[in-house]
Amino acid sequence: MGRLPCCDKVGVKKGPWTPEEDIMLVSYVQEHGAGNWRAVPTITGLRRCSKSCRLRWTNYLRPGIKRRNFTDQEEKMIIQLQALLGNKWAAIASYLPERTDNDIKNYWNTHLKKKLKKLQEQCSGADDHFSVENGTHLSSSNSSTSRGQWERTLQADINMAKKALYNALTLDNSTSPYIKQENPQVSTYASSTENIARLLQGWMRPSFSTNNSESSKTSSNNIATTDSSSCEGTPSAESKGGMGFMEAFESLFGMESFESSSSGQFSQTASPEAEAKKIEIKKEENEHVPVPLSIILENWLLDENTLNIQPKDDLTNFSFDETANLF
DNA sequence: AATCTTCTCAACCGCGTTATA
DNA sequence: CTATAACGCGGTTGAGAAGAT
Repeated sequence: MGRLPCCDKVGVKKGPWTPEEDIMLVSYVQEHGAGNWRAVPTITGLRRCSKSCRLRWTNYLRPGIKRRNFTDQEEKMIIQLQALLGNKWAAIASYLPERTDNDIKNYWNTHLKKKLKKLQEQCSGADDHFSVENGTHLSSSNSSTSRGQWERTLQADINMAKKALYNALTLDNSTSPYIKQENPQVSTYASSTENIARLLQGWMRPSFSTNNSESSKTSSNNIATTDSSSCEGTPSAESKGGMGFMEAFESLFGMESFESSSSGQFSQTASPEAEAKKIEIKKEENEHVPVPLSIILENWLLDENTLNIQPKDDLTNFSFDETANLF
């Protein structure tokens, strides 16, 4: 009855992966595809738990993964998506195809949290409700930025959220104009062979282990730069805008109800059809199902009077018809 | 140069969900 | 239908690197 055990608990190796192990794992995926992880230790001879193999692949070896050096845009997206979705790192990662949930989580915990905290300190007043820990918003009531500036940054953030939403709701991301416009390289994942070549290249160097640290050094520098620049004087427009966006969001829907509805419906793994089914089932099962996120977002996106949202050039490109069956 | 502290991030752990016999 | 294992996710840890003293 049931399934067979995934791996022997005895003799399973733990800790950092060696280049040899990586090669074995990459070879396996090349040959059999990513999946059926329980078979990996048996087939490859790796003395690793299947879970560990999957993790190593998804977080490190998988082709197309961009490491460190988060761009301002990515950073901004993470902040917004975190505020929208909470600590749903996998869901957030689904909007950033080159990033892993683990990476985003780490980046949030090590950089963004601090960054936001600093911002909070700078902007905090007696009536400030912001909490980085809770992922809730920052009050902009005491913002020193002019209203016009605030609105411009807010506008930028709204557009970005729309793009994220568009990407999330579009069945075929490759057709998304946003992806093509902003991230032409996103859709072109490196092939597995390229990835292996990259790995091997890394191992050829005197010290493989320093490979990653080098890249992290670079990123640390970048991050440090970003940090300092955004924390000197007035907060950066993006950070400020992000917060403004969230405040506006909350003022529209109330964060609580929004979060409760979003958490259940932004599952990144399920197909739209499956999601639609789930929602239908939920509706039937529970009369107190919160207003669907989609509806909330739709109202938000389509209400041009709200938040001084300007013209609908973006909205005209955004067809809810395509995704209507989701809800 | 040595030691201590802080930071970073890969990897592990535990739990909920899903799949299967 | 039930029991069990795989899968996937989020939280946490700890080793090593970097920075401070």
